[in-house]
Amino acid sequence: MHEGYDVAEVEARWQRRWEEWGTYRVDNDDPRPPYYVLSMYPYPSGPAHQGHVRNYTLGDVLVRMRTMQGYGVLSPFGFDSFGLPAENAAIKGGAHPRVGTEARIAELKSSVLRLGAVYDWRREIRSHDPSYIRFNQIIFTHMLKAGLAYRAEAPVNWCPGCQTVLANEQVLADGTCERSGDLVERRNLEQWFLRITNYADELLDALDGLDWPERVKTMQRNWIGRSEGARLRFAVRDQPGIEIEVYTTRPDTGFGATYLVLAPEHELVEALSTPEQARAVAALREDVRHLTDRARLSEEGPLDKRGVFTGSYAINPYNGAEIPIYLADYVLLGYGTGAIMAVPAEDERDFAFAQAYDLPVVRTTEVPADFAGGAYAGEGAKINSGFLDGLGIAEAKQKATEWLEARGLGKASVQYRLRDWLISRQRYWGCPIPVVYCPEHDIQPVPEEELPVLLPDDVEFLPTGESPLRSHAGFLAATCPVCGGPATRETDTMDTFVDSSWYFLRFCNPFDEGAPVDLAAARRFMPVDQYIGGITHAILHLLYSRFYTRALGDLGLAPPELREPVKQLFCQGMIRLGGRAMSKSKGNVVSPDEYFATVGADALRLFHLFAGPAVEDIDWTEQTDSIIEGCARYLRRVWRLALGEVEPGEAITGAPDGPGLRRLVHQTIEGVTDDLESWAFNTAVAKCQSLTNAISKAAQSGIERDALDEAIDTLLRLLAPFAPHLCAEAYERRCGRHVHEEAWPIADAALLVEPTVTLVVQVAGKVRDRFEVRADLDEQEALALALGSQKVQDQLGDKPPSRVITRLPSLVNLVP
RNA sequence: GGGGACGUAGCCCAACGGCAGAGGCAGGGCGCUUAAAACGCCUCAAGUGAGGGUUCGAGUCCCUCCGUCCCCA
Repeated sequence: MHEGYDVAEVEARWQRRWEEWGTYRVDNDDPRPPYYVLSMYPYPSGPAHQGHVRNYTLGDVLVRMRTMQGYGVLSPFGFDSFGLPAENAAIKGGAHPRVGTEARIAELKSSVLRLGAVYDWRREIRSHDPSYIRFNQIIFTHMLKAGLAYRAEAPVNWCPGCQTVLANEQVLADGTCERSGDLVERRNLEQWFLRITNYADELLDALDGLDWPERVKTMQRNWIGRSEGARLRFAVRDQPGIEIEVYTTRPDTGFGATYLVLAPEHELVEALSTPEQARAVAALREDVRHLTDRARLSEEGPLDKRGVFTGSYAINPYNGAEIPIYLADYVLLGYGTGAIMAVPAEDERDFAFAQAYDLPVVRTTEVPADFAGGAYAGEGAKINSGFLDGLGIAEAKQKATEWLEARGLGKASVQYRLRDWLISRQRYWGCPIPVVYCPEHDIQPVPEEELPVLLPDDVEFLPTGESPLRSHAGFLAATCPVCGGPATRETDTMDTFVDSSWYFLRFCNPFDEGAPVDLAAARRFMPVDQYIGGITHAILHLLYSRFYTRALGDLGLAPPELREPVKQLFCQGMIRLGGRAMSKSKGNVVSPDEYFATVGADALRLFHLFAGPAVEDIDWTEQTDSIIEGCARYLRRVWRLALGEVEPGEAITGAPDGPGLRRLVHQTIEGVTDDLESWAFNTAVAKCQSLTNAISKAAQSGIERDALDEAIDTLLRLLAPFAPHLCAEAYERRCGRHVHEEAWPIADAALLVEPTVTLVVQVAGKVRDRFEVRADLDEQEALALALGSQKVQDQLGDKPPSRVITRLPSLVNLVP
């Protein structure tokens, strides 16, 4: 770089200063108005990759701009430091998860510091800190006492070879275990759940008011999956003691229900299976034990292998018809009632099943004349439906539900796709679930004063798949808090999404050892004004965070009026290399470290901002390096312009460009400020480059000292959030002050106005001529100019235009 | 299968429904230099994936198709 600018030295010096001066620390009694900027805290997987760089650069630009605008910005950082990869590494012979994780944290933190992204490091949180574990566990015990946490049987993926539960990602597409190759089974085991479904309606309804990307809100709506319908009961022929309850979103189609389908695990299956069908039923039930929900819902594969007749018949309550009862893998026990009434005429899957098993199809909705397909789910008048005939679908749903309710056969029912949150993990490296099992007193939470329950360090990691906690005598041995007798400690740990569901609340006052969340601090900073992260967390992390914020509020652990944790959400595009997302697990990571060493952090930051709109993906290609080199080149130009070409104090005579340059300066202030508010960092950088080019030209052709100084100083302030080190250094040398403590420039409206503009004259929408005119010309003048143009006359001939459209002062369109 | 995003110079990207170019990369030329790098100046280039529609006027709005990618299944 320029002889006067030593990237490594300057960047290191300013990073040290910001930390020493506490420039970006904010105290909870800071007099400035609060503003909370948060980038999603990372799982520490080693040195940063370009995805991190992009995320933290975007956040840092905002932190620095809001600070210059006068806010006391809360900008905390932490690490989502529990999780599978560290434990897997230990099993493969690597370091203990704690040791490995802390090493990875040190690496990632050093990249983040080297980037020049600024945080209040006093507030740093790590999920595996004993203090954080303690509050995680205190929150859990509150939830347990309030009934928000509970234990229940749930189907899990069980590997008979490993003798352990597997996560969905550990089950391969063919249903085998990724480690042992054994066929994975569905097994019911006791697991811990959080009652997120209590909040389903609120979580759904509140989405409407959120300033979040529409697609994220849509994903959450679909995930919650609220549907309105009815539950109704079917009697079984010859078995007066049994009724089958089904859930349907289409109670209006009951006259077309020609068979029932139960989940193979349904509790009534044994009672319903006739001796002749018993063998086939048992075979299907065995098959289903090895299938994931995903495989079961898949529409691939021959349907005739996926269902079986039970031998029993139900009575359709709508018309008294006897209809056969089937089992099929695609009906899940966990959704609705685990049983459906099949209406093949109005449901694709039911239709396909009916075809495969030769079951009758009865239409209850009139199909359009040109309809040629099988199932028809569209609008139409009801037919073959007794008291519903002639009605539209909405009315028929309503009337059918009333009819069922009046006869005591069923009732209106709202159903959700959302299930309660299964938080049990049979793993070591997570937050222990703080309960003990007493032979006399069942499940008891560990008393708050005994928390935290910490992970023992003296464990061995063996490739058995079993959590080492299960064989650690010291950990297992506990005391019942009720009777004081011996008890056994829970060995399940919490899903790491628990950790990330409230860390943003903890950041408000992480020093408070009295409670997980300091209510006053949370009231001061929450909700997060701007949350920044990848779209990958659009559903789970953000939904769980919304749930936790509400649950903590209702438990009195967070401000009860605070319902939504995040005011504004921004999801940046990902960095792709070779057509795939750049990530450590995919092994296609480009490290920022080499760029820090060559072009410096400022140039790399500038690249990430300039490469394209922040929401769009960036492709990392062979040309990326030369674009980054271009960013470095631009910064060198700024440096020379600020300190090199024009000697400070030298008076320049003759000032032809002064007013024009001032106008551009203020237009740039306005443009860059607007662009930053709307996440258009790429165009904000381009506008700075434009201004830089103009300053260069003006300096060469001669300009007044004051105008030049204003231009350069303003440029440095506008550029400061993007290239914080270079701007700080240049500004200090020019003005003797810290640019990041200067006020964000404000455009002077009086200086923005252009005295003249180009008036475009169109004939029939095509540009035919243009004139340089005063900005305040009136319609008559514009029209006179347009009609006087020879080029226009060539087009129009003698006839006057039939229509004239003017958009003064820039456009006149004449329609012949 | 459903939902969504995006297709503009060789490349990355700009363009309140109103002059297709703000900015950059690559390329070419010139200057500086003993030379190269660095630097400076100049220059080159698309009619907006295809086809319809709405409009005085469409890159922009609507529909269909093609291609790329993401999410859900």
